[in-house]
Amino acid sequence: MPSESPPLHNRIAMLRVERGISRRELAEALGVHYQTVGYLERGEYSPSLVLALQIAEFFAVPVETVFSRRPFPPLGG
Amino acid sequence: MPSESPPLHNRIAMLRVERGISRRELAEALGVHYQTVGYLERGEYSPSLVLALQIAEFFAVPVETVFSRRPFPPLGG
DNA sequence: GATCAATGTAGTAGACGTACTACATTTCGT
DNA sequence: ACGAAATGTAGTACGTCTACTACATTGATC
Repeated sequence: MPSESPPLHNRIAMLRVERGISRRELAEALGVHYQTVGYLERGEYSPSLVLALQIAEFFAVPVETVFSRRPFPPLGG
Repeated sequence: MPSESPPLHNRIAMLRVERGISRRELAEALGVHYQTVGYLERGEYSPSLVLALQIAEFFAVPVETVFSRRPFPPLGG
């Protein structure tokens, strides 16, 4: 199992569901394996910077909107 | 030698020199080996996302200001 | 309740990122 | 010209990222 180094938080699942697409569809759009998206969403490991840039670009948001070293505040603040 | 996958461009050297600090100093501030900074500046490989976030945070700029999959336009445009 | 899509789990394998050591080269102050 | 600091090059080692295959689980639909 992929271990836990510095924990990284992300909003991939949120953004993806917001767009109404499946993991497989996102994976295809990104050109990665669909399991890779699963691993990322579950936070089992951090993506490479290149993949992170692709993801942010796909969702048309800054990298910091998708990934953060600090936990994201809940939407219902 | 680290190979060349999808080429990634960065402005680490620029930002660092702008701050007037050495690679060793930057490396210490980031908590990485000073050779790692050298590799990154020369574009020999891309940093992990976590390191990229640290670097952007250190320079107080968005990740996209430091790293890009497209070449940065020359300052003297 | 059988089926299908979406997601989770498990395991192998290869490429990449980082640490680290050592030495060469360049640059700069004096 | 000398020494010191900064940078570049070379090589090893190890952990993480990603691909991929296969199977289990869940949820919806018929």
